[in-house]
Amino acid sequence: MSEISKAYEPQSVEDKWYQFWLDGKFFVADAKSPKPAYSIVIPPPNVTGVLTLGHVLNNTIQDILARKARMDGKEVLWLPGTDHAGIATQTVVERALKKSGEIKHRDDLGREKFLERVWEWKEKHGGIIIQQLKKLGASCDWTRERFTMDPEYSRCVQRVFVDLYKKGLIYRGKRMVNWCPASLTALSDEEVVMKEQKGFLYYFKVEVVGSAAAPAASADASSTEIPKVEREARSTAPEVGALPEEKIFLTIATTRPETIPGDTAVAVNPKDPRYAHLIGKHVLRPLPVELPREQKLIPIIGDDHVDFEFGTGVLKVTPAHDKADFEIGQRHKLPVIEVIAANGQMNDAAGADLRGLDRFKARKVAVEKLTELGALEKEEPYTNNVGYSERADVPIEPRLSEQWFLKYPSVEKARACVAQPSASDKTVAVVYATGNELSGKSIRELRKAALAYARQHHFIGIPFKNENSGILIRVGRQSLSHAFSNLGVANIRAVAVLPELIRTAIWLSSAPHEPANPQVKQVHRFVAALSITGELHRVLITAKEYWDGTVLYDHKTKKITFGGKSLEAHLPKEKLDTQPAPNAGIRLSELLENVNCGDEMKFHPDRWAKVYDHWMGGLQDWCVSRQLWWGHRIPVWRNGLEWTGEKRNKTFALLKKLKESNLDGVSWKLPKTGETKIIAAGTAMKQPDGSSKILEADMPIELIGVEISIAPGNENLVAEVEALGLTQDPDVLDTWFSSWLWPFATMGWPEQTDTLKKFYPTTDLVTGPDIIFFWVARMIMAGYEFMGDLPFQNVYFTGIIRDKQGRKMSKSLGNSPDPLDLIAKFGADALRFGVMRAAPLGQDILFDEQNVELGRNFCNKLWNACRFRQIQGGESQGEIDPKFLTSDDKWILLKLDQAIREMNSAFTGYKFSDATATLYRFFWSEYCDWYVEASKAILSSSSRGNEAQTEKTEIDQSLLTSAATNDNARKANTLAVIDFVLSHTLRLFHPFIPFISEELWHGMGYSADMPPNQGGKTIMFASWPKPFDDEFKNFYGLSERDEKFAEARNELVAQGRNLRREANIPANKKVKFIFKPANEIGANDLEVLKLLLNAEAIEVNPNFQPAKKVLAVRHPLGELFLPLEGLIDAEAEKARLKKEIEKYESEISKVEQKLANPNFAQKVPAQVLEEHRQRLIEWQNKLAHTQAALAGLQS
RNA sequence: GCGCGGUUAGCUCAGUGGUAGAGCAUUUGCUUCACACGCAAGGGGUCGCAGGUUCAAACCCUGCACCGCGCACCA
Repeated sequence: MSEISKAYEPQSVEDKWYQFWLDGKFFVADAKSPKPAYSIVIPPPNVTGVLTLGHVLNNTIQDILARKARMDGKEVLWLPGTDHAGIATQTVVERALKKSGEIKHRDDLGREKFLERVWEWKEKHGGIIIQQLKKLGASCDWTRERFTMDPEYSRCVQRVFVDLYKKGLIYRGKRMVNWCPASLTALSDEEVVMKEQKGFLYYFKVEVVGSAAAPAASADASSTEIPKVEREARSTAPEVGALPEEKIFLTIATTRPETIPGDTAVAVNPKDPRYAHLIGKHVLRPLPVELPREQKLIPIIGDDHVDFEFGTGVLKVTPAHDKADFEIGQRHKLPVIEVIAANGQMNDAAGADLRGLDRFKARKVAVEKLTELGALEKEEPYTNNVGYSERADVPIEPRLSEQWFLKYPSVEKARACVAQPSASDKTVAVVYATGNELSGKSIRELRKAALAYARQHHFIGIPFKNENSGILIRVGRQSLSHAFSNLGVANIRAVAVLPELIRTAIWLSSAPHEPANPQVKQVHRFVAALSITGELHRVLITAKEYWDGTVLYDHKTKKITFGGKSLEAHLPKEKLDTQPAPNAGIRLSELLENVNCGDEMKFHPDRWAKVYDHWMGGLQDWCVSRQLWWGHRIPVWRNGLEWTGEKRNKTFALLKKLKESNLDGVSWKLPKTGETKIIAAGTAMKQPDGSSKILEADMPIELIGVEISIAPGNENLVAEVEALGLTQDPDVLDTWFSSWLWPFATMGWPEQTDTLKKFYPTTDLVTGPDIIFFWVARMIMAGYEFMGDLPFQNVYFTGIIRDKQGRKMSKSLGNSPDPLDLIAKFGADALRFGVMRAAPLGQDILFDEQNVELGRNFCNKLWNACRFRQIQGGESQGEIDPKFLTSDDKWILLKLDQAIREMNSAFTGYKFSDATATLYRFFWSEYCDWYVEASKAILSSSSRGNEAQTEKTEIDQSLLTSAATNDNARKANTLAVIDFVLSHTLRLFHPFIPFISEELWHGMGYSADMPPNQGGKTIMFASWPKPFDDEFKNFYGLSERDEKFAEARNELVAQGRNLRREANIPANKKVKFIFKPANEIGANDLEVLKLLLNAEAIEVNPNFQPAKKVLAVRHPLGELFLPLEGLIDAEAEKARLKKEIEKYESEISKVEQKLANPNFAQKVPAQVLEEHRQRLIEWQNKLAHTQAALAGLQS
C-alpha cells in the first residue's frame, strides 16, 4: 500500500485492478491446459437488460466459484454472453419507436427495416449489462463472449431445428395455443402466469327447445317431462324451471359473456340427474341478437368434463376461445366460431353489438344486451385465476392457430439423471458385526467362510425386504460372487449380516439401467451402515430389477472416518466395539458425504429435483413458434399451393433429383399426408449445378433446410429458392429454443472443439428457480440429445431477491435499487459481501441496503487491520519461530485452521452465507478483537521499552514462567504471525471480495513472496489455503491446551471488563487490579491482561486477602480483584450478583436433575456424562464465588 | 385439491438430540496511539400450538394453526 488512507476507498481501487486482470488475460481459459477443468456458463442476461440485484446475486456466486476454482489450481472457463430475448427486446424497441413518434405500429417500418432498428438498438444498449458485470468484478472469459444471434449460434439453432424435424419431433399443427393479444404471438405454457382476478360470474338463462329441425314440436313433446324435472329441479336446482308459457329455461353461469356468440353447444354432465334428459335437445343462444332463430340453435350435449357442483352445472361451450371447450368441441364434432380477433377485439361473427370492441369492453356490452333481453338472472362477484402473458402482462387468449410444436427429446434420460432428494436426512441404523461371524486368515478363506455362512443361513435365492422402500431384494449366487470380486475384508464380512443390511438400507434412487439392458427394468440403489470391529463402513447396495424379480447385484463397503463430533454423538467408540445402543444410527448425509450415488447431476438445494421430476413427468409439446420478427426465423420454405395428383408426380421427380444431389440437411414434406422423408447429407450443394432448375414455382413443397440459409458459399440459395415462389415461414423460434443449446452452442458445437472436449459438461450452473422449466430442464434434454451427455454436474438455485417487506423487486414498486448506485456508494466488494452474507442456500433474500453497508464496514475493517500491520513497519519476516509463540499466537493459528476448514466445508455444500459468516467471525471477532489487541502487548512494549520495564517491576518475578529475552525478536515473530494470518486470510477472502483482497495482497507485499504463477502476479492464482496438518501443528506446538488457555484468559478479561463496568469506571480511566493466580502465568499473558483490561497495573499477589470494598471474579486461572476507590452502586451490584446466583442455581438444578435420573447415567454416552459432571462443578464453583462476592459486598 | 418451503431476540436469519446463537436495532461508557464504517460492557427468547419417541427435543415422529411459493382445476 503506497498510500495509507484511514478509510478504504473502493472507487480508486476497483477499476485499476479489473483492468489489470484483463490486461494480464487472467480470465482467459486455455482449452489445452493440462490443469483439471472447471467451467460455468453464465445464464445469459437479456441483451438490452440492465443489471438487477438478481444478477448481482447470481453472478457473484458464479464469480466466487470461478475464483475459488482458480485458486484450487483448476483451468477455469466462465463463459459469458447475452440472450436476444425475443419478445422482451422487440417490445422494448417497438415501444421506444412509438414513443418517439416514429411509428404507430411495427408494420409501418416493415420487417426488414424494423429488424435493422432492433440491431441498432442492440449495438447501442447491448453492452451495458456486460459493462455492469465487469463493475461487479465478474471474472468471465470475455474473449469468448457469445450472443444467441451470433451467426455461428444461429447455425446451431437451425441445425437443431432440422435435426429434430428429421427425427419427427417437430411438427406443425393447428391447436389451441396461448395467444398474447398485446404482442400478437403465441406463447408456451411456461410463459403464462396465473393471476387471481376479481370479476363476476354472470348467470343467464337460455330457452330450451326440442331440436333444431322442429323446435316448436319438440318443445311440446318435451313438455310431458317437464313437471318431473321441475319438481326435482325446484328443490335442488332452481335454475331449471318452467315459465307459465311452458317454456323451459336453463341457467348458465359464465365469466365470459362476450364469448356467447362463439358458443356452439351447451354441455351438462350426463350423470347429472337434473339435466341428463335434456341431452340432445337444443337451446337458443341469446347472442348475437340479430341472427335468425335457426342460427341461434345450439345443441345440449353431455360431457364428463362438466362439474355439476360448479355454477349451475351447465357449461357453455366456446371451442374457439377456451382450451377445455375446444377439446369438448373435438369430442362432439362441434363447429368452431371465432369471435375474438388476434388483437383482442371482437370480430364480425360476434355480431353488430360487439363487433370492433375490445374483449373487456365487449364483456360489459354483452351483459347489457343480456339484461335488455331479460336473460340475465344475476351476477355475483367471483375471483378466478386468469392466465396472463408474463411479458406483456395482459390476459392471454386461448386461440386456435397453426404453430410449430416440439415433442421433447431425451426425456427419459434427462428425467433420470437428476439426483432426487434422498428420503430426507434420515438416520441410518447401524448394523453391527463383531467380526467373529466369519473368520479366515486370508481373503480366500474369508470368501469360503462367507459362502458357507450364506448357504448355512439360507441366504441364497431368498428375497429380503427392504423396510424403507418395500422392495424385495434377492441374494443370488451371482450377487455373492460380485461381492467377493470387490475384495476387501469388510466387504466380504458384510455377507454375514446381509439380511440385516438389506433390511435397514436407505433407498437412494431408482433409475433405468445404463447402458440400457432390455432385460433390466430398473436399477435401485441403497446405502446401509455397517460397523465391524469398531470401524464404521458405508455399504452401497445396487439391485438390478429384472422384469421378473429383483436380485441383489452388488454391494461395496468403504470405511468412514469422522473427525468431528458426529461420530461421537451417534456412535461412541466404546459402543462400536460391543453391543449397539438402541437407536444408534448415523445421518444419511454424513454417510453419503462425497459419494456420487450413481446419479450424475445434483441440484442444490435438492428439493428442486422433485419439482423438476414432477414437471418432466407431465410434459406437453412445446409450442416453439412465435409471431415475432426478432429471433431465429424458422428455416422452412414453402409455396403453400394445394397438393394435386399432377403436382404429386412432378414433386416426386423433383425429390428424386434432390436426393441425387445430396442436399445436406434438407428434408421435404408432403403437406397432405404429413409424411416426412429425409434427403441424405452430402456436399453436392456446394456445386449447385443447375439444381435450381429442379425447383419450379408451382410445386407444393415444404423445404426444411439448415444448409440452405447458412452454409458458407450458399448464400444465393435462399434467393434461388425464393425466386421459385417458395417463401420462408414468417415466424421465429421461441427464445428458449436458442437458450436451451447454450452450454454447448457457445463452445463451438457441432464441431468437436478443444473447448468442448475440455469444458463440457460444465461443472456448475447457477440460476434462479424461476427458470427451472424454461431453461434448466430444456438444457438437460438438449444436452443429452445433441451431446449425448448432461450439460452440467451441479445446479445451484439461488433464492429470489425481495425487498425488506418480502415483495418481489419491481420497477413499478420502485423497490429495486440500482446495483451500480450501490457499487458507487459502497463499493463492489461491499455489495458482493453484503448480498452473500444475506443469501442462505435455498431461501429468498430480503434485501436491505444495510447489508451492503455492513459489507462496506467489513472491507474497511480489513483495510484498517492491514493498515495496522503496515504501521508496525518492518518487512515481512517470513518464518515464524516456534520458540517465541505466545498463547495468543497459537490460539489465532488454530482459529485460522478452523476457519479454513469451515470455509472448505461451506464450499462443499455451496453454503456461501456460511462462508461469509465464518470470514466475518474469524477476522473481526477473533483476529481483530482479540488477537490484534493482545499482540499490542508485544508490539508496543518494544517501542516503549522504558515504560515496559517499569511496569514489569511490579510483577512478581517468581511467577514468570518464561521471561522475555529479546523484545525485538518477539516483535518480529509477532509480525511474522500477523503476516502469516493476513496472507492466508486475504486468500480466503479473495473469491468474495476480489478487489480489496488484490489491492492488499500487493500493498502488503505478499505477492512478492510468491512464485509468479502462484500469487506473485495476482492473488487470483495464489493457492487456496489448506488446513494445517499434524506435522505443522507439532512443529509450532499448537495444541488444544494452548487454545483452551487463551480462551480462558480472554474469558478472564471479559469478566474483568465487566467489573469495571459494574464499578462505573469510565472506559478511558486506568485502574489497578489485583490478581491472585491459581497457577503460574506467563509474563506476556499478564501484560495482555493488563492491556486488555486497560489497567494502570496488575498487582500479582498470591496471598491477597480481599478487604471489604473490593469487586472480585473467580476464575480457573485465578482471582481478579478490583479495589474500589470511588463510589459504586452497591445495590445495583448486589442485584446483579443475585440475578447471577439465580441463573447458576437454575442451571445447577437442571444438571442435577439429569444426573439424578438413574437412566441417564446408565444410557448416556460416557463423554456426555462427563460433560455434565464437569458442567455441574463449574456452575457450582461459580455459584460459590458469586455468593462469596455478594457476602463481601454485604458485610 | 396436490406438493414444497417457512414459523427461533424488535428486524433479518444461523442452529441435524446434550449449557439457545450471529448481524442489525437498542441501552450504557469511551475522540484507548488500525478502524466512530470504531472499541467495550449489557439488556432482550415458553424456539408457532398440541401430542408422541427419548435418559435428554428448537432439532426426530404425528396432528393442527398461520405465512409464502409452485402445480393442477376453475364455466
